Amino acid sequence: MEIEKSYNPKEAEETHYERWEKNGCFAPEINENPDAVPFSIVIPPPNVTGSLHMGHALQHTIMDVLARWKRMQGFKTLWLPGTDHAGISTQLQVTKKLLKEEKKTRWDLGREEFTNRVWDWKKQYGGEITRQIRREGASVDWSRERFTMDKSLSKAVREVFCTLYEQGWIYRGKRIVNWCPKDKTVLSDLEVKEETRKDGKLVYLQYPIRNSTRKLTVATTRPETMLGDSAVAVNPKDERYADLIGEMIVLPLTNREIPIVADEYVDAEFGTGAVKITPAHDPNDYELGLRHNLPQIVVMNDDATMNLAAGSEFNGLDRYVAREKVIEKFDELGLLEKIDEYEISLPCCERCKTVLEPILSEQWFVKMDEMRDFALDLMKAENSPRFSPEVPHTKVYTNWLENLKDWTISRQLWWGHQIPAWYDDLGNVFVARTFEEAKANAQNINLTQDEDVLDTWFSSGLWAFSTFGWNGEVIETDDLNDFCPTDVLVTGRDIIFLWVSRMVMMTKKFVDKKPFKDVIITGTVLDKNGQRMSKTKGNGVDPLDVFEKYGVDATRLTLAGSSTGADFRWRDENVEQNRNFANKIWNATRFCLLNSEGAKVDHSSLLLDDSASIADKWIISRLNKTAINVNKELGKYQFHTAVNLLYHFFWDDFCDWYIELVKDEMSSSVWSDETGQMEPVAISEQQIKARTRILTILEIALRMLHPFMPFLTEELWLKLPNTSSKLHHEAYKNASQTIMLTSFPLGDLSAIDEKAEAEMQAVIELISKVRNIRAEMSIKPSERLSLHVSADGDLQKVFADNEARILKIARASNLNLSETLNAPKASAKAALSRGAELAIPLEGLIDFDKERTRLENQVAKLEVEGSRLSGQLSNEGFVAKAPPEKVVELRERLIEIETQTNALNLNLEALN
RNA sequence: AGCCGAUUAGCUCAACUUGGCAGAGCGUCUGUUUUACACGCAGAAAGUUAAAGGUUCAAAUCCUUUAUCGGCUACCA
Repeated sequence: MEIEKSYNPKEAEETHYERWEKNGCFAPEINENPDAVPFSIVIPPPNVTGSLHMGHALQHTIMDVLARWKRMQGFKTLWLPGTDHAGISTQLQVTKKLLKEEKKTRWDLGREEFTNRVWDWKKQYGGEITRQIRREGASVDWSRERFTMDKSLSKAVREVFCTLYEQGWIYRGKRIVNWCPKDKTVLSDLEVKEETRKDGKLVYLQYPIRNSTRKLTVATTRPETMLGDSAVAVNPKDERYADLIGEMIVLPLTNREIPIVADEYVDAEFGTGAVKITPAHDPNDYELGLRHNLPQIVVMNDDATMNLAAGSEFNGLDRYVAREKVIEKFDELGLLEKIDEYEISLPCCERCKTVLEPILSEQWFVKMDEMRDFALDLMKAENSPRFSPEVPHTKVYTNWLENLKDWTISRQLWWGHQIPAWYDDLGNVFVARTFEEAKANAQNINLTQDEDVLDTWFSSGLWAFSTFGWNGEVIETDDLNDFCPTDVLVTGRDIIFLWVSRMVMMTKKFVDKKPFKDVIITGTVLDKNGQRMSKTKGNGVDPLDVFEKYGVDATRLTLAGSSTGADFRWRDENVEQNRNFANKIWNATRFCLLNSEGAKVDHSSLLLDDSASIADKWIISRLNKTAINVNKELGKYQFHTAVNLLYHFFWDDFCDWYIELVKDEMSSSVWSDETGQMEPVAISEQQIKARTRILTILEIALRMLHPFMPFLTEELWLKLPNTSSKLHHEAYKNASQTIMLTSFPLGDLSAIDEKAEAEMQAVIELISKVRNIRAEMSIKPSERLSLHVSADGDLQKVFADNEARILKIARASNLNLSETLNAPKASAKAALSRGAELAIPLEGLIDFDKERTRLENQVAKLEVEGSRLSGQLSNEGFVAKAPPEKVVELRERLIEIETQTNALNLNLEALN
């Protein structure tokens, strides 16, 4: 068989995904077992016009590992893909393009034409992200792909909105909201990002009091809002101002008279202790205004310019221009007391970074009281959802819920689900599932629909059930029964509130289920300097570049191998390591295939009889132990531990030791000293047995690696002799052959052989000591050594049984076993476990000083450990209180150390 | 301001849930072209686990305090 010398990922990545998808391997229907237990995940829908970043790659890798692992265990597995219409961000992209290419705004086109343009854009670019998800190897069921603005999902949105409205859980009202003057829409609290500015100013303005020469000084960071002031407030206990309560201020620049009121909200210690109150432009002032029945004067337009209510002088001025002008005017009037430098944090738009304006506005809200209780009760009663890692997310989630305010759900955008509310000429509102229904309710055909659309997260909140067909009219589907609640949600911490919590509430409310059992919160992928990756900083690493350079499998393994839930810095070197690992797997397979004539994958070959060698028992024991532990770790979502186990099993145990140990027995050619080259030999029964065994072990190892490295393992598995759908899990017997439908090795406890592992450990120790002596004594690799080993009878037998292998790997010519060490003075020596000793005669090669130093170093090392142990053992407290088996263990270890030290000291004496 | 997380080899990180010999990869040094792989093989060096205190027979691990870095939430006249 022709097989390349190193792994080239391209070809495998190009062919296998297409085949899997075409053969329906990703759909739950591939499972032929009617009683199969479902396993499901819904993808957190990426923005439809977005592109893949490292965070996606990380989350998708974890979801795919889980999906493939469960699928291979025979679960009826569904990983459902889809995309989100992403209201603001998609609309912004199209708006930008429109401005750039046609110099037009959305209002130039009008609502219908504009939304058509967005649909066109979606058609053009929406495929990008799904192509990228395919590139990752994600085993999602494309036949169930969903989009938040699909017909059925939109219907679900209307149904939910109307139901909540009918039950009084959704209301329309005037509130202070976060207004983005650039995007011209309201935002929810969660879409606001605080930004600290060091160059802020605190401006002290003097307000004259009516019929008095006294003035009251107020401090503000937003002087222009004084044009909308409707009171000044002081603390009722503040003696300085006690006599002024009830008096009137003559508000400069406006000719308005406003009262001085007393309210506990005011902190007498801060600033001047007097606060200007602008109910229409500040949330606290709004609340205070309600308590004191103050007028709400809106002085700004939706683009943050001042309006007529601010006075004709200010009308049309930008807020910042107006700010300067107000300061100027106060200065002219002699009413500007001072301006202090002040560090301030400003609310900014998450997307466009514009400073937001708190403004009084009529919007739609979801009342969160009962919603919050759904989520809180589930957490308190059932610890649901179960977060992983549990600390700190459970606590953060709970705290947030406890302080939850109502949710602003209307957005002044055109791209999204238009609010199903209609108004008649008198402003009466009719909320209905359809226009017809609204007309019927209103008994009036002259209705206009609310201009606003719903927050994107309103529809994402339904994702856990709307994707399974629920839309209010259809309320029961097979998928909903089978796959909701989903088993696990994998996502980043930034959307625990935005999305996770809302899915919990909405799913409980509308289908009376949990959306998911577990939530895995992944860490953040940082750049190599520990900075968050971001577009503006330009420090992002594009997963597609990494795929291109190192292969998808190496990238996946790197992501899965990162510590679960912890942030980590991205370093290409880590992927390089895994690229090397992929190549190692490739070459190990290559070796097995080059020596596979007459052999095939055969699982019965692993049922060992008495003729099996220690190495065989050992590797099979290691294989099963690895399988058991990998399953255990995956069950705990400890992906990095599972990766580590697989990495070391494959590289250290399988490649470095097992292949090396059995190489000779498999090879169809042997080195001939006569001809000085490799000579072919006839293949024996014994060889075929060895070859079959190693192929089978390899096949099992590939299965365990498959969820992490799907392309490489499929490529290699198909090359192994005798792989076919016969090796599939029982649930997939009729599917065409692929490793992804074989059964995941669970490991067999009875195949674990501690005795063989200990014996093998002795062999490994012996070989390692020989290598160590060779390296430290600078003995040429070509030099054949003679080994003298003293050991007890049992150990002698182990070494004797492995003589050929030991000689081969240690590059030795003979192995002399005896009860007591029997070697010339001119030998390099080493102490082994269980009282065994090693001597290598080095007549003419030995440097006695060097050997003395070497032995002394070893004695010193043992002494450090020995003195620590004897210290511990002579501590009465330890002996009395530590678990007895621990004490025994240390005692045995100490004896071992003493034995070895004695042997080494004798050797040292002999050198003198 | 409050809450949370992090600090371990030169670098990037494990081990902490459940206290019991602190490991890996990269890098470094030495040797090696041995018939799968130099993206390899073999060997080696490298640690006061941020600091201080406490609990314990025993602490990287549990508790307290401090320092530095990061995150989240809130307020900000």
